[in-house]
Amino acid sequence: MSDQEAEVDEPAAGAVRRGRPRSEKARVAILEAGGKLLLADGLEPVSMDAIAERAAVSKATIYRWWPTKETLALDVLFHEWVGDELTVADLGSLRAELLALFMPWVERVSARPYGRVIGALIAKARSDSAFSEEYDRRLVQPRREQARPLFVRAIERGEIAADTDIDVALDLFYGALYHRLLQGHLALSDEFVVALVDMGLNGMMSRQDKAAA
Amino acid sequence: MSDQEAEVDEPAAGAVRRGRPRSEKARVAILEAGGKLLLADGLEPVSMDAIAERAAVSKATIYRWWPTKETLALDVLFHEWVGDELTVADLGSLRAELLALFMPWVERVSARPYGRVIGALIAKARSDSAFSEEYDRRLVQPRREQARPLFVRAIERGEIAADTDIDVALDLFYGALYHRLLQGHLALSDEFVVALVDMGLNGMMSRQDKAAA
Amino acid sequence: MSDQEAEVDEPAAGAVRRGRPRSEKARVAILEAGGKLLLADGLEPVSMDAIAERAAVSKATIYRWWPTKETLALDVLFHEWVGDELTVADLGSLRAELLALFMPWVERVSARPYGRVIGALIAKARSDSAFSEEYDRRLVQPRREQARPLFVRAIERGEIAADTDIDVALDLFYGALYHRLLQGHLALSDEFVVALVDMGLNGMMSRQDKAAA
Amino acid sequence: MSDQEAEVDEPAAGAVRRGRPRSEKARVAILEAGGKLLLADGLEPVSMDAIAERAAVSKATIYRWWPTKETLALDVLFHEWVGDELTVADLGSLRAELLALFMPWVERVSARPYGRVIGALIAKARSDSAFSEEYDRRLVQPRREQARPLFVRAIERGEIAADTDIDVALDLFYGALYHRLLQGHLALSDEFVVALVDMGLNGMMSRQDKAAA
DNA sequence: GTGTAATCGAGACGGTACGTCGAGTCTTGTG
DNA sequence: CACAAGACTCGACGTACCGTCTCGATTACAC
Repeated sequence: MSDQEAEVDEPAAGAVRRGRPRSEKARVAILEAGGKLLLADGLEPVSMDAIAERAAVSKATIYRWWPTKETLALDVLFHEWVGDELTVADLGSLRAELLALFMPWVERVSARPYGRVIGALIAKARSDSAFSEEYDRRLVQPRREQARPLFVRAIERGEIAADTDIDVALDLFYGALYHRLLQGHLALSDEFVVALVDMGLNGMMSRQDKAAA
Repeated sequence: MSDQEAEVDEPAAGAVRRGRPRSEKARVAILEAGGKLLLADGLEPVSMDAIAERAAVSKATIYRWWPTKETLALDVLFHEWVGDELTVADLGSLRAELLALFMPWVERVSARPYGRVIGALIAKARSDSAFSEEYDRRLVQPRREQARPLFVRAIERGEIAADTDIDVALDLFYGALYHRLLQGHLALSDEFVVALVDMGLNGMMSRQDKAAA
Repeated sequence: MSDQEAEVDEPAAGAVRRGRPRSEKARVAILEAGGKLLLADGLEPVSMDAIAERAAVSKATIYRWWPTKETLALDVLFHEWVGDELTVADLGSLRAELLALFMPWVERVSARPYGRVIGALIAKARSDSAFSEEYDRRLVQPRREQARPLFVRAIERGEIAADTDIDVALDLFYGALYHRLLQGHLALSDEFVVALVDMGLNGMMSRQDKAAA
Repeated sequence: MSDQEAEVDEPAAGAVRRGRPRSEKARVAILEAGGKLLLADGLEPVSMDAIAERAAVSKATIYRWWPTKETLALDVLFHEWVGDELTVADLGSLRAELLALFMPWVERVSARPYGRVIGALIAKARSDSAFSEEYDRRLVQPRREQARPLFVRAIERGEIAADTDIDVALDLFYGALYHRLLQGHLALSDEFVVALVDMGLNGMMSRQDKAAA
């Protein structure tokens, strides 16, 4: 994401910009009002009217730039998370790097009720394939591509097998993290992250069993 | 689930039931109309009016027995899955038992777009704590309690360490499965289940690395 | 109008009335709120939301029974004018009867700003032929049919020629009255009514001129 | 109307006109687009955006010169009727002159659905006193002042009584004409004009009755 | 020619009302 | 009592139009 705030399609740079330009003030006000309200109450309970009112903006202005509340929520998450998408430095071991990747994410995601919004986005994605594509492109894939290099480096180091299926590994870790985030049955704590990473890396089988296998 | 269809609170057995008894025909018609529509379109796009009309039932009759659309959806899933909640027999190895547990689940869950409905229920659960409790009790915990004995047996067999954190193990496996079910970024195939179980049991670390550790 | 309040189509009397009956309270509240607001501000400046709020009624309830604001206004006028549509007794002369017909009408119509609403209805009627038909049937024709017998009696008495074109006569009188009501260029006073009736009956030509003609 | 197209306030002739002058092309395009659309659909259904688009003109340009849609409509009618406001020559009899005045007016006004626009203007005038004043000054009074000399001449000729209330006479004739134009209950035909003029001039009372009176 | 000033097209903006839809409740008559 | 029918309240939806505004680009007259 070189241009993190490029949330909406820009026309070709060479084109002559005619008419009144888009109000940057309104754009930011909408994203911030959206962030405030969506995280406070969740996606479904928040109305576009409420966002418009809090942003001191016309409802039409929101709809001009975001076709649905879900699309807006996607951009709100981006607006909230600007600068988060950093790469993880080479720390010498996969374990250290995974912890360095997951710990801040857990911190971030637990700080405010993001699970509520992400859950709603997932629900929407399941019944709107166009939105599903956008959700995948903007939220899912960036996270996966951010983590993938760690496994590539681990293979190069010889830490993990060269034929490791990285997609399965990603689902194993992110699946568990999202599971606790979304289902809420158990806490998404730092201890859980450590236990998860260790179990994922070492497996749960006793040493001797594996040797026997 | 000994009494799988006990979806709604029954009055005490001793109480005298007065007046016209509940129409079993209506109950089934609602659950089947709900199943048809919810799986076809998802939870949010389907209206109670539509379900009532298709079930040839008054809307008030639905609300008499189910307080919200989500509660109804929960029962619809149960109605669809009657008999699914079997216990897994002792097959001699944790790997075999996990596959015996997950494979039919994947089959079932992939057959029709359940992810769509489950996603919506999760979203609802995140912003309605009463519903969250019910969702957890009826969908999440049964699944976990069904799987837990497998790990207990594996500990008894000495396959896995006695201090294995079973909750983490459950999240590792179910998390990954739900991840693919809900995010839809990659297929929830049989091959994935096998790869996931093997990676979870054995870990992704190379043998020699672990020995060195 | 035997049943003056039969503003909306009733189903056949023999049909079985099923479901919750229409709320008479809501019906009257809407008509009275409408009357209050429409006469205070005119048709166009009053919003359906405002009427709904003042009547303490849902907007949907209004739209269930009246497709447009204009249709509602039509009924509001009827509700206001219940009992107005009396027949004029035989007073022995056309002049007396016309004055007996027009004077109360002028009184009524000048008491509150009906011209404002009627003007809006006319405008609507000109660009909506379905509404035009209803406007004609409910407001225009009743007024004309109420006045027509006066001219028939006058012919029988020999006061006016047997071949008098009653429609032209009606337009002559009502046209002038509506003209002042709608254009507002001069007052719609009692004096005007008297002058108009006399001029319409006697003509403006001098006696001798007519004899010469 | 010596300066028929002086639709908008001109600055004092002596003032220095600086800056880009008003585009005559735009002015005419707006009036013609307005005429086309307003007569086709009526005032209320036509949006300023639509007029601007059809005139290939910016909406701001319209609002720079006409404060409201109604004011524009007023000018559109003038633009359509340039040259209509001629005086009626002395034809020797009031009857002949009235026919010479009304016949072309009926022709003109029936040719296209002007009633639709005029009705809307009247409605607007009833609830906006500033506009009412302008409507009266520009549409109502010119018509009346055009007709008034006919009656003055008729008095001089001795055709009608010297104390004839010309305003009542004007309302009698124009009222009836506008009535048919606006209510649309009966045709505004040439025959109607003749019948109306004759009835207005001679009255509807039989000769002998009047002699008896 | 070079300001200066008002115009223009384009189009985004805040605001208000629209007419519709769905959730969930309530009120009848019937079984 | 349960139920079908269907009217009801409430609140949000997404759209349309109004009248205003901010741009950059023109087009005249004054210097």
